[in-house]
Amino acid sequence: MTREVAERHDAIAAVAEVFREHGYAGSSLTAITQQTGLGKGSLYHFFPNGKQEMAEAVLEDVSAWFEENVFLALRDSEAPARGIEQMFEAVDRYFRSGERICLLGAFALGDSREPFERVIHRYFSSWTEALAEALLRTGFTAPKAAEMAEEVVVGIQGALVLARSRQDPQVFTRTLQRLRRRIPTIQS
Amino acid sequence: MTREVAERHDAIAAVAEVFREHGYAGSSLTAITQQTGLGKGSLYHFFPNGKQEMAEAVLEDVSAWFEENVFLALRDSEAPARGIEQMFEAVDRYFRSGERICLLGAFALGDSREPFERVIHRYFSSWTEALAEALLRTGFTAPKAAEMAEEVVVGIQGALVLARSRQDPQVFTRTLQRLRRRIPTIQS
DNA sequence: TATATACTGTACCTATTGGTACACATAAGG
DNA sequence: CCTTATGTGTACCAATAGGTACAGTATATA
Repeated sequence: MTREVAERHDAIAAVAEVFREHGYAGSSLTAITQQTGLGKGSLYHFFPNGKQEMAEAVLEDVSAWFEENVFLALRDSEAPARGIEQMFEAVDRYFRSGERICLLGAFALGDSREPFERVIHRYFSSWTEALAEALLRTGFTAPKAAEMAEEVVVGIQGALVLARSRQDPQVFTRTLQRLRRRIPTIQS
Repeated sequence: MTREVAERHDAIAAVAEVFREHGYAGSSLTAITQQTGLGKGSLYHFFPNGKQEMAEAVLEDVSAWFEENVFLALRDSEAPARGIEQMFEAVDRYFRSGERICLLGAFALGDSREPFERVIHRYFSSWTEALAEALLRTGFTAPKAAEMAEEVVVGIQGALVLARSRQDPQVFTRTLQRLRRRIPTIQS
């Protein structure tokens, strides 16, 4: 791993926080510059296509994190129930028990989503499909598995909206618990 | 009803569509001007405090619509089950069966939400509380009613996120059906 | 019809926007 | 030590941002 890659990744993480706070259109280069500590020179060195490339990189990075830490476990054909349990744990960790929002969801609702439609679409499709597959393998019928998968992803996203709106992260943890309970095979 | 009020309300509705499409920061005055057909003169006549007042007016307008068409029916102590059924119908109509997003939810996740925190908070609190009250009156225990109310509002918001993300409005109608089924007293 | 009030178009302002150019620093490899 | 790569700070740019000023046009009411 060369030095460049490592630092570009640090830049991505820093820029992500700015987008999380201000949205895409709301994140001016000045804001990005100040909150990341990176000058324009560095920023345009890592992201030659400017702001849009920054956003693409950030969304790809989040997607990759979920691919690796969530979807992969769900696709593990050996232990579907354990994969689902791992998903709930990773999701709770990632969203800091409701204190963080989902950048993909925010971009989907927000300004100028067109350039990012594909990444957003893929993220939610992968998630729902991987979860449905896992549920299928735990013994649910295909339609029931698909319905439950959609219910879980919908619930997580909705809970993030409500947690932020009501400034009450507990909405998120409560919802996660409720969704967990709805899947009998993983009741602990 | 004087002419002024009527036209200001038309302006609000037109501006709302722009915010729905581009978000707050993403809606430039030029974009608002062009998409609404209103010149800066008119815009600043109706909203002397500029863009922020436009957004406040829009959010207040949406809130008022829900207050009148949704929360009011829920608070009707005569027929709680019918009030809940009316809520589902109004919600389905308002969000155009999943083709429209919730501006309050979008602003909650999006850029510069601070100035609008109060309206957003009130909207979701009113909704959840009115629904919980109605469920209580249909015979559920208080904790069960509160849980179900949260589940419904969370589900609606999450479904809007997913419907937009996957460009599939059916996610919304399916979710609405599923939530309806979960409330035994209104099963049709 | 006179007049006050509601509404609108245009010209203009300054600050900030995203983006570029480029000299410079830094460090590793030969 | 020289060269090549990667990384960075600064000055600069045209375009656009949100906002203001104000003269002008409708319109309602008396």
